[in-house]
Amino acid sequence: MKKDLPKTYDPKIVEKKIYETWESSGCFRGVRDASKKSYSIAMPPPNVTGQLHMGHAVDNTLQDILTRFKRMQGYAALWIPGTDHAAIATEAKIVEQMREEGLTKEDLGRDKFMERAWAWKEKYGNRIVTQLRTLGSSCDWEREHFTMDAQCSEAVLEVFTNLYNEGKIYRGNRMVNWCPKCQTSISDAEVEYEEQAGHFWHILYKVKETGDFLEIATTRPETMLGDTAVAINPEDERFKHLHGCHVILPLINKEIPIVCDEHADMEKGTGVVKITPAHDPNDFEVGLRHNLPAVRCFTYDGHMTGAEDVEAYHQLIESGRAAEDEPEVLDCGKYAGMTTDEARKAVLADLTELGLLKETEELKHDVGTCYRCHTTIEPMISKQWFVRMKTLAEPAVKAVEDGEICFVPERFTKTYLNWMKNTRDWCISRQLWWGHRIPAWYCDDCGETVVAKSAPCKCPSCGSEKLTQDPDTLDTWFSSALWPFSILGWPNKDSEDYKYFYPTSTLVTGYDIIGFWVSRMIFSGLAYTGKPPFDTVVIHGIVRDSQGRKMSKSLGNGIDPLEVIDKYGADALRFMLVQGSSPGNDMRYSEEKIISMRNFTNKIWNASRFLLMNMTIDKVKLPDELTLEDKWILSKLNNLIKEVTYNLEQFDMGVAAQKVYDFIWNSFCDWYIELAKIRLNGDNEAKKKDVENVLCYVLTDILKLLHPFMPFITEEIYGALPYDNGYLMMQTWPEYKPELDFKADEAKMELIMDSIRSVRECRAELKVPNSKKAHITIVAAKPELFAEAKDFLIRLASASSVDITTEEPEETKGMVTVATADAKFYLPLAELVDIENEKARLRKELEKANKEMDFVNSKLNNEKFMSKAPQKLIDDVKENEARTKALIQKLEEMLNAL
RNA sequence: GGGAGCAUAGCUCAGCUGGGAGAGCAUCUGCCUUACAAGCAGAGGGUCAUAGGUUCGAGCCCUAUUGUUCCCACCA
Repeated sequence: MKKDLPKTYDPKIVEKKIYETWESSGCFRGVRDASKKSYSIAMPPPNVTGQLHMGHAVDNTLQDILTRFKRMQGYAALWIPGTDHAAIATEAKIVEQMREEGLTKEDLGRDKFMERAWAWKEKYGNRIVTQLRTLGSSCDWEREHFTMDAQCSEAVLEVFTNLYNEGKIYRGNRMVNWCPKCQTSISDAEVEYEEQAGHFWHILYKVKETGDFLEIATTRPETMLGDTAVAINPEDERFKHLHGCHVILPLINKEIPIVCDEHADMEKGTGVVKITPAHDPNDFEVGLRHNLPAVRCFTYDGHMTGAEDVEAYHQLIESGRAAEDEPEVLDCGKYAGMTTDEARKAVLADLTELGLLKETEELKHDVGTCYRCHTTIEPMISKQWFVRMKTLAEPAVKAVEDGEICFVPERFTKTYLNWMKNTRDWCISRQLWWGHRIPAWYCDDCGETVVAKSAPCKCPSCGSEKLTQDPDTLDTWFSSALWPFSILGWPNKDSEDYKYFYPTSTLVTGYDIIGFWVSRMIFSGLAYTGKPPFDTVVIHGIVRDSQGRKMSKSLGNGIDPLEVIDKYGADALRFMLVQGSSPGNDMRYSEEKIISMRNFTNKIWNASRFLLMNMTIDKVKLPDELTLEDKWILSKLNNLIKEVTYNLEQFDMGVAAQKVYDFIWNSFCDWYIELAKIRLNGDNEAKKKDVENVLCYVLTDILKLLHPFMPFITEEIYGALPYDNGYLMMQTWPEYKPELDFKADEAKMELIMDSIRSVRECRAELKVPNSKKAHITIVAAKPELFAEAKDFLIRLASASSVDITTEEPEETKGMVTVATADAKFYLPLAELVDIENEKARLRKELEKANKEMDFVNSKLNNEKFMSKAPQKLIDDVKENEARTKALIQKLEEMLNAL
């Protein structure tokens, strides 16, 4: 039974109702089916504490479009959702909340802290998941995962222990990026460089052997306390006499060597560079090359080291558990306990007093900051776990170079390869509590390291039962890297889901995390499962505000997708995010655009409402006798199906959306429905049924084509159609049908449409109101071309009646005249006609036609064009010539008759 | 320093493998034509950043230039 639709569409009520129905009916479930091909997407897991923002909205809209499209195409489609524990981000929020209560992590202790963190996760973890539902995401919630759930944790343990056993994970004192605020190491990828105004201070170091002063330029004078050498370039003629000499480090009067190293750039600064192995990545390398000691002078919370730090260092050494490469710690004396900023000022003041600060230069330079809190990063030597990247990166480069994994758009391949080829060892340990605890235990007695999935009972080396687990946790991205297969059951290779749905098909994500995430999933998938984790990576841009600025919390310019959905509906938001955007490019949010999309939903709603109001049939069958306009719309629809399918298969969602929009609004609503009214309002019942069938046929396919983009409204309308086939989202995607290709009829229809437009244009120019109907006489050499045009002109061009003849009218005085290549149209509108006006109008038309003729002739008279252009094009131009000639002739005749 | 994107109508952007420039919004004109005024019909508006080149033909391909945005890089 058909249902009448309410007069206005209310997305707020409909969307909620529809989503609940889908979910409770199991429509989202991914069903393994041996007879079908699988299509799976692993959702980039949003941060568990996050709130839905526009980035999620684009990302998930695109994934939903693909999933729904493939599902309708007959694939066994599965889209797995989930959330990420987001170590640093979440821990920072919890710590902040505790700070407001006057608590610190240490006050609470690790266990209590974790309890609190899990409670936090339970509370906010469902928020984002609920919000994803409002978008219409057709993901399988029964398979929802969390990066710290049992299944994902198992995968993490498996990978960590395997990599360790294979020697691909190691622990050591290395230079890491240290965030003094978050109090943890972060990976290279997590450092963001910001240009800051700084200074270049020129400091004088006295050479012990010669008594000369060496001028050294630095941007970080406070690190000089940790200097263990100064470097000069071995080729530098200026300093050849100083090879093998020493300098006296000012302020602490320590003797340190002058070394020759390539790192010292003769062009840069003064050509002499201070070496602080403990606090600079380059200097660390220089230190290794010259076997220099590393002296640490900063604490991990951003202060200068003092006596107690030295004491702690000695205790560590004496305990026998310090690594050989444990850096020394300096008692900074009067500077001890100062923040690094305070120390910088103090050091500079003291140097000035000693007359050793030669010069202060203004300088702009890039400073590394923490991507989370934007605190300036202090490079520190610290004992951390690392993944050896070289052997892992090679297959990951190859898989993409060989085309096993494709990036869309293709240009992002370069971004990826650049990242993968230059990647250094990955620092994976974090000094955080919220995350996967590193499965490593150290023997309190002999210092042996044991890596195992669960706590060992005793030390395999000395038998001691006193073992302490590594306090650190793993980088969030370590578990995210395993996401596409951990959520499918790996490392259980017998898992049915893993066997059926892995590798996944498409990964959809923003270009900003190609390095963080995409690259790590690729090398992980290849290394642990032996297969690329997906075959295509679809990259999208970011949504900016209406002024083109990045949406950010600090600017407060973020647009909340939930508010937009509340106001205009999820369908409108989704369509706005894809229509007219191109893959990988950023887009701007604009209220105007979303309003026009809302208007589009309104258009579809009203068109459907109109159809249903007139509907008397209860199933759809195309009539045996199709009229010209039927063939026209069916042929265009057929073509649309072909193109939209192709575009979606190419991941051109924006182009596909645009085409569906145009077809619905322009072809279907503005022309076909208007023409359908002729039969709908007529008294021939058989014809009425015929047109109802065509209308309903076209509407059904339109709903299917539009469904991936606008799932809610299409489902709602589909549910109101007079036949019941279940849910639209489970229907079969329309296919191109050769028998519905009516090219010749399409062209004939277009010809009539052109004449209608010409008459309309003329009437509009003369400002004839629609209510003033006029008789039209059509004079055509081939009147059969206009056989169907009579009713059309009455309906669409305000004609009162229409005559078709081959004879010129005897009297044309007082007639408004319109010409097309195929016919002349006469409209008796005597009271509006002014001969001079009429002449002017026709002359204007003639001028246009003559220009056209010039253009055509320039082609036809061009021998090279005629000999080299494809025949099809030449034929088109020739046809154009004939039509233009005919038009000119008609216009001239009309002018002469006036 | 290396790499990439963008530059098209007043604004925001499309434009697939080269074949006479499009949409939405805005502007102007006329219409409440019984699905829709959140609408209908029409109009105006572009040397497709600049300069060369390839081609019968360039918004699209090549080279250079300018402006702009982003990514990567250890610049003391």
